[in-house]
Amino acid sequence: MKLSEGVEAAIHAALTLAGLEREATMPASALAGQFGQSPSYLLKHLNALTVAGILQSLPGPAGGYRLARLPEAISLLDIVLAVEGPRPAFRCAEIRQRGPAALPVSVFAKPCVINAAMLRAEKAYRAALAHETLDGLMDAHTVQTDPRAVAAGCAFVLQNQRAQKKSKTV
Amino acid sequence: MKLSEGVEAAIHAALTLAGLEREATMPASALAGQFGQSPSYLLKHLNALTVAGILQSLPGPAGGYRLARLPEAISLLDIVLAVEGPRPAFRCAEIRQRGPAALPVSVFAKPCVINAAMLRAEKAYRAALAHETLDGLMDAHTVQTDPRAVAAGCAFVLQNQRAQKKSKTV
DNA sequence: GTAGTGTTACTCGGATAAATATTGTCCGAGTGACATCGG
DNA sequence: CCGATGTCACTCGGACAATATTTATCCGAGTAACACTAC
Repeated sequence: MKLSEGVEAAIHAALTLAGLEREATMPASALAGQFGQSPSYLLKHLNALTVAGILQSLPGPAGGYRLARLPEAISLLDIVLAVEGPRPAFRCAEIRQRGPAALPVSVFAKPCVINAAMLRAEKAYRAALAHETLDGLMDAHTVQTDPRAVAAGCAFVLQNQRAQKKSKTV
Repeated sequence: MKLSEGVEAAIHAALTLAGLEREATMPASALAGQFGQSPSYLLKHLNALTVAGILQSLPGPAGGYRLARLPEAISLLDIVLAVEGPRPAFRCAEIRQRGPAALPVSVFAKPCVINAAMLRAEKAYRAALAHETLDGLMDAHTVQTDPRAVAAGCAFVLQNQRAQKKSKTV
């Protein structure tokens, strides 16, 4: 029961990208520097977000990453699933039918009650994550976080975002 | 975001122990055999449950494990926390203050909004797990599971449980 | 027949390796911007 | 002065090690039951 360290980096990156202007991009190297992380490693997670359709990546100079959707349409669940994979945390290995008793398979047609209970809990977890959007986090950030940190974040964004000269609608 | 394989074994073991008579015990070897698992490895998790106060272990012949509390007083949350550890799945590494910007520490006195959101979701997860008790799972098991599997489980319990001759209240 | 005693076999417990997943790093392919050259 | 073109530097992407965690195993300490012996 441990989430990847990369989940935190991915969420921070997405939240930062949510702050820059529409059509603008930010290279992964800037994000990695901001968080004191290895650029090559952050790319791994950003790529996962791109594959999942959460981010867009633009190659070449003045390229980088940007959100593929509006911040209110991106939830923490989307990010977590993209980085950690879609499979549930509890994976029923069906150990109940592993014993030497060797009962016929038809006996285990109905789902394992333990698995069902664990999946119920995980469903609640995912519902809570789906309720947390990037937009909401941005609002909470501006309200709850120390103004100095907010100002520093804005300055960083203004300094590192790269506006796209030609408006491309890929 | 992956739970230990041992969590499943621990829950199955606890659910099996919930089925035997009061004061009776069952050795770990029997449980391991039932689930087709290594006895030595299952002991690791059973020991964790014992340390957490969920199970009781009795040494010597006719010894084994039994529940330390009534089944209705044991939730899946208790078991998961005992096996996986009490720490939350999302551990904020405070990467927001790792950048080269070097802002004073006082700026980050207020909690990270991302961490807060993740902990909210995890709180929902734990609440759902706390709602699932061994007693409830036993009821669901007898109702939903194939009668043949239930009968086999009962037979296994009757065959492998060891009644304590002297009622000891440790 | 009963109590005491020694042995025994069974239990759990912790310390120790193997396997797997995660974390971290490197180098290569691709692309758009820039400078240069020609008209 | 304007357009086309070639070069270049910067970007992301995937393949390759190092580390941490999880999984699996072995051997030892402890204990209660059992059998035996003495009373």
